[in-house]
Amino acid sequence: MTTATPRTRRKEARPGEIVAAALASFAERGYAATKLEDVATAAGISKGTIYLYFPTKEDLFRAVVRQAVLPNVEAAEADLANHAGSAADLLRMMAQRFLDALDSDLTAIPKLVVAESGNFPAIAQFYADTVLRRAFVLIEGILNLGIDRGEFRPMDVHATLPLFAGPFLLLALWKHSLGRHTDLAFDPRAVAAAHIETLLRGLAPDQPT
Amino acid sequence: MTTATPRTRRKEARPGEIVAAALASFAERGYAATKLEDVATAAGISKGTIYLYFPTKEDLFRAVVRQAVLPNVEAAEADLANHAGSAADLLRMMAQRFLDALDSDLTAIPKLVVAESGNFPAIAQFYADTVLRRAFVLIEGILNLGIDRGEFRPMDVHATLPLFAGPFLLLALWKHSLGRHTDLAFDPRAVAAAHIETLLRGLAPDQPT
DNA sequence: TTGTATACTGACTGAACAGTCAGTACGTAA
DNA sequence: TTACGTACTGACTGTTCAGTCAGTATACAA
Repeated sequence: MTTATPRTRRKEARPGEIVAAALASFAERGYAATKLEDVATAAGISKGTIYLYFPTKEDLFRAVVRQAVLPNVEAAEADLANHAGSAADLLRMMAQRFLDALDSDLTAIPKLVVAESGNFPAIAQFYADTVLRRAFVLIEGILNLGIDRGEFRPMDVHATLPLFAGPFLLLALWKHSLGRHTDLAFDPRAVAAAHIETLLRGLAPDQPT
Repeated sequence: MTTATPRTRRKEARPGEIVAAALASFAERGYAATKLEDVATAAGISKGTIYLYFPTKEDLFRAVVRQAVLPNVEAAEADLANHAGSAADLLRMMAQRFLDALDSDLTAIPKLVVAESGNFPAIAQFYADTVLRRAFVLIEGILNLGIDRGEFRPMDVHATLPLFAGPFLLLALWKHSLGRHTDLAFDPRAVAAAHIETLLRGLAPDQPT
């Protein structure tokens, strides 16, 4: 296969393909170490074409974050709105949704945002406002629901949020960074199961003595 | 203060000063975006001097990781060796040790390693072997101790490890990245307290019915 | 088949920066 | 006070890469 692909004109499909290729490269090497030449090659086009759709490298980065992240937030919010079961079931649903996301490149986004927030405060703010603020409201809502229903003991809901999110964050970062370079490994499903089990026990109301 | 500091010769102190300045820069901007010229300025020397002590930028990075991280691992291991109390107390000690580390730049190291492991697999391996493997042994040892003593229920110890580490990782990353660019905030001490409290409840043996 | 609009290309430019090295000035010993 | 070794300097070099733009090839209309 040394024959170069002949040029084709596909104005509509390009942006999505470029963003997908860029996500893969950014996830692998980080923002600064990614060459747009390589992104172009991965997307099957030349470097100049990227600039027909994205004015700068930073704008491309912004588009990657936006495209990869928004659909999932919205889906999770829909889950909550449509579900009327127990808070425990909702936490289990969120865990399952995370495990599904872990199969894609999507979970590389937190790693990117964390790594580059010093250089691109605007992206950090966008992510914080668009993703995290909404995710926090979501989880706090579930926790409060559990307290109201008597499933959970009273607690500092905001301080409890990182307890839920932390282990998932660790799994995501592990997959996209250290997990690739060491034989130390975690089974995401086992960890998620242990996490939910332990958290639910930990949040349960005191036994009446 | 426009007067330039006159040259002084301090062969012994230089390496440490350079590493400290580099840690601050790397933590703020990441590896690739850090200019050695800036590190030099921060350390009060010129760029050439860095190359008297570190052959390349990557070697400097390696030195930063090594210097910032080894003393703490060893201190934590000493804690465990010298302590004969309950597993719960040991977990509380580890949490306290983490909170102390959070006051320094030290907790920027995980962010750096995670961000750059794709570009520097050797550093990722070094970190995994030198820090994480030992930290894992430490925590799993405490958990097993708790099971033996009847403080904790039987569990999959390896899958439980991320439950303990995750919330601390989240706090560390938050401090060095998103926390600086949004008004969303966490109180580390409140989170750590809620974490240990909830984890200990979650790991407690079943009540006899 | 020819003509036109435009998606696409890739060689080029300018800037930023890691790494070099000939020269400078400090400390110290005699 | 002088002379020597060396810690330190900073202008310079070579390379890498984001971003440009004149030119090319394709789709499509007439």
